[in-house]
Amino acid sequence: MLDPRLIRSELEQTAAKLASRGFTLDTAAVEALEARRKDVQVRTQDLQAERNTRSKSIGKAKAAGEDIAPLMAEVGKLGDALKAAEQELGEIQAEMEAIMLGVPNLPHDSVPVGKSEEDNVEIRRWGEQISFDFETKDHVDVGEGLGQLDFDTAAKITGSRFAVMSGGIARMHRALTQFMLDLHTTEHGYTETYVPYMVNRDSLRGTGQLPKFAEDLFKLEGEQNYYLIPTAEVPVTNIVRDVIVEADYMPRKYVCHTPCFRSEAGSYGRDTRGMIRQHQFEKVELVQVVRAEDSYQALEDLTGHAETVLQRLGLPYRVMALCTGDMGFSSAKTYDLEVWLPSQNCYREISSCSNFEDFQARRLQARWRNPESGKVELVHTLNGSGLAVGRTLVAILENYQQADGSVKVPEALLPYMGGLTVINKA
RNA sequence: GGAGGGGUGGCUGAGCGGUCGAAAGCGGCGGUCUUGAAAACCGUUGAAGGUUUGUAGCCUUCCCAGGGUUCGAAUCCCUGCUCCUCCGCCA
Repeated sequence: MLDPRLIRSELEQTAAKLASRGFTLDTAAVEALEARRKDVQVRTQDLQAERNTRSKSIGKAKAAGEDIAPLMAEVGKLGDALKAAEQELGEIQAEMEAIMLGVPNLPHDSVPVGKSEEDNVEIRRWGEQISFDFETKDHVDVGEGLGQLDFDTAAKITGSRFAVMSGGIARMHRALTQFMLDLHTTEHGYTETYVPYMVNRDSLRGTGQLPKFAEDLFKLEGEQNYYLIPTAEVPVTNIVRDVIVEADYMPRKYVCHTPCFRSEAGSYGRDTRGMIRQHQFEKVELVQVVRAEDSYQALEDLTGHAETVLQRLGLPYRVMALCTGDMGFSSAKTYDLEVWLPSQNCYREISSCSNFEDFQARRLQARWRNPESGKVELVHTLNGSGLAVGRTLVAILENYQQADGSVKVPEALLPYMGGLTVINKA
């Protein structure tokens, strides 16, 4: 959520910035609503003040043993007007909040302006694009060839966009999460965290998935209205919801491995083959809670932490700065990490690292006590995948495939593979 | 699933329906004292919002959340959430 003061005092500039990311703010409607709000709020508060003073005088008169009947008659008339004003104010505020909850974050000044994916800017590359002197298979053919990756069985068990893994591939999948968790906890200073995989609406509203993106989520039946998490970002970032932390809490760095569940509604034709886009996948997520002045350095650091995973695994990648038109709803700045997939002869997203500034913090009421100012201030939140495990597995199957159909185990994973150095057909 | 008891400011913990935004203690901050520190003493110390040129004043709201009763609710009623204790069940 944006600072409401921007809407009040810098409406046009704010609308212009939002337009750069393809969002149209109805400034006339906002302005009109804001004018009404001002009027009705002042009126309501005046009435409340009057009621309070009169009620107090009744209390005093009663204590003094005076006749309170005339005072009662006077205040009685206030009731209806006050009730009506309060209701109107409540409606206006709800309307304003509904609008504000649907407004995306403002892009940071350093974000390239653009309309779509095409306008994203490559920041750097790492590693050599691999080419094979044999026919390159994609991860589906590699995995199925090994008899350890099975989409048909998954489709029978559940439906499309699921996978069954077994043997060495399943082991490598597990090894990847262990490797990533160990790397981030021991070398990058993150605290390992375990969280619920189902969350309530407040949490989803806090990080920005609700109310706007309900169709991307799996909702559970039952009275509780729980949702399956689409990313660990939701439960982990919500650790600081409704909390005022002390200064020494920050910087706070959490790493968390969870499954993620996404309905992928609206992506019907896309990536239907293989495990690039699944309803269920594992992810190791990095989350940081920092002071405002530190958040852009933190974004660089966090992105670097995710890159380290790819480097250790020897997977070629590039870093993209997303343009204004391609960024997620809550983000002020995002770097995507894209890994090289030889079968597609292109780079595919494997991590997304974002600085949300105070956008999530305002929704979350996540704040800290600044000893210098003595004031309570909003924290800044960031997160990034470090990495998406399923896609990392895909990248390894493709980049480490060998002529005989086997897959070499990357050196960094050897300690986690129980002696397995090559994945062969079972 | 059954029975019972709680949810109050950073923390602990009081609070006959009427100056209660809330006693007291702890903690924090400032000061006195001290060579310095501790102790002691004094003072201070919640958040959100509105009005406003204003970090000045004034006003509103907030004692888990949402309804209700009342001129007036932290205090009474209802619903929900949540925590604790005991019993049952269970990985």
